[in-house]
Amino acid sequence: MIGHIQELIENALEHLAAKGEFNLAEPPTINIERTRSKEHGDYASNVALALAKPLKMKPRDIAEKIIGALTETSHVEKVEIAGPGFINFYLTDACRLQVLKRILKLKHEFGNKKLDSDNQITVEFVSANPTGPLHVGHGRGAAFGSSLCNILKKVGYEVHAEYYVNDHGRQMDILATSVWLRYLELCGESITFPANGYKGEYIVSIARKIRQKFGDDLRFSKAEVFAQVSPDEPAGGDKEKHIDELVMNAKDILGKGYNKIFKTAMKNILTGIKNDLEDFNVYYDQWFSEKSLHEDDTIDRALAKLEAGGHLYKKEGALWFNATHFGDEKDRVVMRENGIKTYFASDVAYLMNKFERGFDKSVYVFGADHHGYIPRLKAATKALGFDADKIEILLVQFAHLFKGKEKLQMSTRSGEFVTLKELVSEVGCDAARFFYVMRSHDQHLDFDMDLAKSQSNDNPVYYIQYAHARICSIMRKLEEQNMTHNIEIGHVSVELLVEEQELDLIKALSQYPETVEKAAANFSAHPVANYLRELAQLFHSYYNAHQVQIDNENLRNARLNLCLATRYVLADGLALLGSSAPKEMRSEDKKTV
RNA sequence: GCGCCCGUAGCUCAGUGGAUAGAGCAACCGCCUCCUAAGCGGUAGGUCGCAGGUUCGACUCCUGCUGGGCGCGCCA
Repeated sequence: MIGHIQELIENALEHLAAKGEFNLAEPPTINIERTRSKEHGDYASNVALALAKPLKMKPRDIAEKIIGALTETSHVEKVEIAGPGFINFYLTDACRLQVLKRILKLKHEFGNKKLDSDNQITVEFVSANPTGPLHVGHGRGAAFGSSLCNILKKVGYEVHAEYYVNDHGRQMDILATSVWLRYLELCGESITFPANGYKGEYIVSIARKIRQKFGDDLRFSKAEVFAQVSPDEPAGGDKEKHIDELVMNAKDILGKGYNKIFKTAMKNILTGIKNDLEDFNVYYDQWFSEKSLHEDDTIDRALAKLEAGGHLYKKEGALWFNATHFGDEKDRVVMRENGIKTYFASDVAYLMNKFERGFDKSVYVFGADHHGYIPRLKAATKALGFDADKIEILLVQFAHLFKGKEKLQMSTRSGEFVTLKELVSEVGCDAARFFYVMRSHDQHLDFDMDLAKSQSNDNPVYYIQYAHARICSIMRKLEEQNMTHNIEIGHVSVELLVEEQELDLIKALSQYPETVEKAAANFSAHPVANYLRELAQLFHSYYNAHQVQIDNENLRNARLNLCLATRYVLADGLALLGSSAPKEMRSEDKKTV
């Protein structure tokens, strides 16, 4: 529709230019928007205001001339000049109503777009280290990333969702060693657990599994394990040094056994993560192993490419990338003095790998605490000779978890956190998913678990789901009233929908595609959440104001068509956000209030 | 100290240059003989942190100030 109006204005301007009324050096960009209020029609253009200066004319005079030059069209009822010089377009009823037919035909495909080119996109999100279960902090990245993938798919992208698994490096060694120490405790060794080890209960549970499988095969005495290890922090030492030496001992003593523990620990945790995400309605196309970048030659090739471009140099025994040359605040080490490649080197390799796979766009969803990585990733992209505009880094701000007024804290290392699993089992997947994305991802979020759980009108997700369930209920109960729904009769009777609430609802339905498009264009999800809320509200108002199950067959079918169209859009929108659209909502403990 | 993000109603937040700044919650007043009251209608609530600037027009863009969050490792 916007395109249609744009054409009208363009033609009018050309016409006026040809007649010599307007003297324009270049055609102006024509901006057409939905009006915010009904009194301003359906669409409005500010073109007359924008032309006021170059034409040296009054905006309202320009608007008048443009309107005079517009060609007739069946879609537009009337055109008005308003305010300082806006041109407001009022659509004909027929034009407004035709969206219902469209929705009933397309169903959940209403709003789908096709992209012919530049449609390959990868979205990487969560990518938490497999050193423990996901907690509620990861939940927001998961909910947002997954919803974003759904939205991007809807507007025509071929989306490739990836989880980058950090299965390589020091943290994983600390994990394996932590598990081993717990295992030794289970074997009866009395050891002092390191300050820097992973302390969660899940570590003990993995240790238990290892003991079941391997018995005492991996047992060594406390004296051997702690041989020549410098003191831990509580004993006045350095906790980092302490744990690193423990890791070294573990590898020496255990030999091949170390790898068994390492693999069992990682597999357990990764499986847990996968399960938690699936229970959260989050799915990936690929679990990308960091280790694989080491095992094939990707890292070496990436570094070689940087080297060839003259972007690497040696300093104090380490190998550096001159990131400052590309706008970063300091240069970054890619290989340490001890010959070990840094995590950043893997990042560069992974980045290159994404470009090599030919994605038109690579989206990274990071926690806000990683914002310092943006300049260095962009720098690496440029240094590798790729287009930095092809990577899009989105920051997801922290979610503060509340139970009513009480703020809950979390920390992985101490093992004291609310896991995603716990959250989902407590408030349910639907509410959790919705709460995480109902605010802009770059905004801090207060997540109130009590509110998410509450079966009340405070809870927006139930509010939306209830609208869907109400429609299903209307359909279900038609039979009891000896009534039927005939879509064709509804189509031909559509002009009977004249009530204010009906027209408002229809207008909102027609805005669904542009809402999704806007969300996709901005790489955001919350506009969809807001939209669904508004749509549900319009439906509830309508439901209260007018009866659908009525004897008048034509009007009834027209209204049923409207209800059904609303149901499709509600269900599709909820699906984009990873929430379900129940056919029924019942509450036992809500009966008497 | 440097960098990034944020400051909108009592609270939580929408509003990526346009018309009278909007929701929800909380508060107050109403509505079930009627398709689910997890609902609806109404009232009240604002110097858009402060000060300049750009513009026909600024909550929106720029600069400074102020308050809050986060980050600044040869850690991952």
